[in-house]
Amino acid sequence: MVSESSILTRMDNTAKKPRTQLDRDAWVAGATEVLAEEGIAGLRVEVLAKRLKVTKGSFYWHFTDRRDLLMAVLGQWKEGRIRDIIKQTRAQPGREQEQIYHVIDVYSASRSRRGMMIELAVRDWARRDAEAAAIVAEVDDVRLRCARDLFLACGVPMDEASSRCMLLYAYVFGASLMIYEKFDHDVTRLKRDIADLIARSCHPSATAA
Amino acid sequence: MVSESSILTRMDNTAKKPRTQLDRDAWVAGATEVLAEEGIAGLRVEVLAKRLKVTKGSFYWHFTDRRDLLMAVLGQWKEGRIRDIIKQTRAQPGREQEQIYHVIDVYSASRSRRGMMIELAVRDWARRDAEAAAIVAEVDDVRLRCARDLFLACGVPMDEASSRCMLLYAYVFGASLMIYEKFDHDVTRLKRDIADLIARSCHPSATAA
DNA sequence: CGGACACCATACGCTACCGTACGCTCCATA
DNA sequence: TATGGAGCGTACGGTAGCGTATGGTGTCCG
Repeated sequence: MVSESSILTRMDNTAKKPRTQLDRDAWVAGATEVLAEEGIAGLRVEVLAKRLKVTKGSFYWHFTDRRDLLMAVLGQWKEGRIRDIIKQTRAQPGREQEQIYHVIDVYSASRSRRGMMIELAVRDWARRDAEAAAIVAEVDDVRLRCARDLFLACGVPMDEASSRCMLLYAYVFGASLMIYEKFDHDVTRLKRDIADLIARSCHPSATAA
Repeated sequence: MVSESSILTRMDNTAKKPRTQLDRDAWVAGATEVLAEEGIAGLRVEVLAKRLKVTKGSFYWHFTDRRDLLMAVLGQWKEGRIRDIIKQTRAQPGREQEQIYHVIDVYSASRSRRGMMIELAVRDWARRDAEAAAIVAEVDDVRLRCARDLFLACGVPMDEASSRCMLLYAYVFGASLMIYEKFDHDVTRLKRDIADLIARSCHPSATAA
């Protein structure tokens, strides 16, 4: 959708880089960082410029306005998410159940905290912005279909596969919104049991563990 | 110049009400409304004052600063939530399973959209504010314990009850973050099936339907 | 009937931020 | 070496919002 307009200059510069010049992608990367930390409301061009050690004179060279940056962030987020979904849900035949557990684990892991912060920031953004909502809708659709295919490959019937994959994603997003350390001290067991509830079908034909 | 007419209307007002003066609670109520619509970042005192048809001179009479209002909003939200939790999870003996379904339904229903908007706004707020996070932690703890009691009353063992009630709340919050209309057109069936996955224990001793 | 006080309006200074205009400095190429 | 443009700095006007100071108005009460 958005064509790379700075390929030429990048090719010229990558030969030798005497100066650290910012291109569009650098701004988008920095913006994504701020988005993760401060949310969409804290994503201001002057703040971002200060973080990148430049002034906004640079910003308005690469972007028409603030919204232009936001849309670029959204676009890059979408591409990255979809790439990741395809990768995460591609299982070796016969190991689909294993892969479902892996997906749950990836989203629940604290190592992907940054990714989840971006995810939540984007979704909060989407609650009041139509374009962000459209992007989230696309990502959700791809995610749900890919995850459903995993359940289907496990032998789960169609309707139940839909329910379980929906439950899966709603759980991982919702869990990252909750503060439950006080409730159960054995978080490891808790997470494992919940993963079982989501992934382990009660159908005898699909019990593969 | 305005003496006579204003006196009349004044007396007319004092007859029914002690005049339409704003107190702290009115500000908090209005703030909660704005919070639901615009999020914590959009909750500005001058915006709120305009909505309440007064100036911020009034605001700074009732509150020391913006944060004072925010904490009041937080406190009232907490009280209301806990009251609601106690009410929603109080089941007649033998109808606990039914009550679990009711809890899921209440959070999934579109009629409580306003409440969910506040819920999400508060949780997004809590991601970057320690005091908000503390309040959310309290509410989550009460919610989880009350819901767990329901599962326990259904005959579900302790660990599984913890898992299921955690799954319940994570699901309802996460589901309200997702945009899945495109994925499954029969949302009613989808929600019902997911509720079954959460509430219907696989333990034969607890199947009460 | 005249203070005292609760409640609100008005006006102000301050900061953060957006977007624009314009000038400066590299660097490639003719 | 000259030159033109890419990339960025500087300066400016404008708006929104916070918090303060202070004045005005209604109401209660002695």
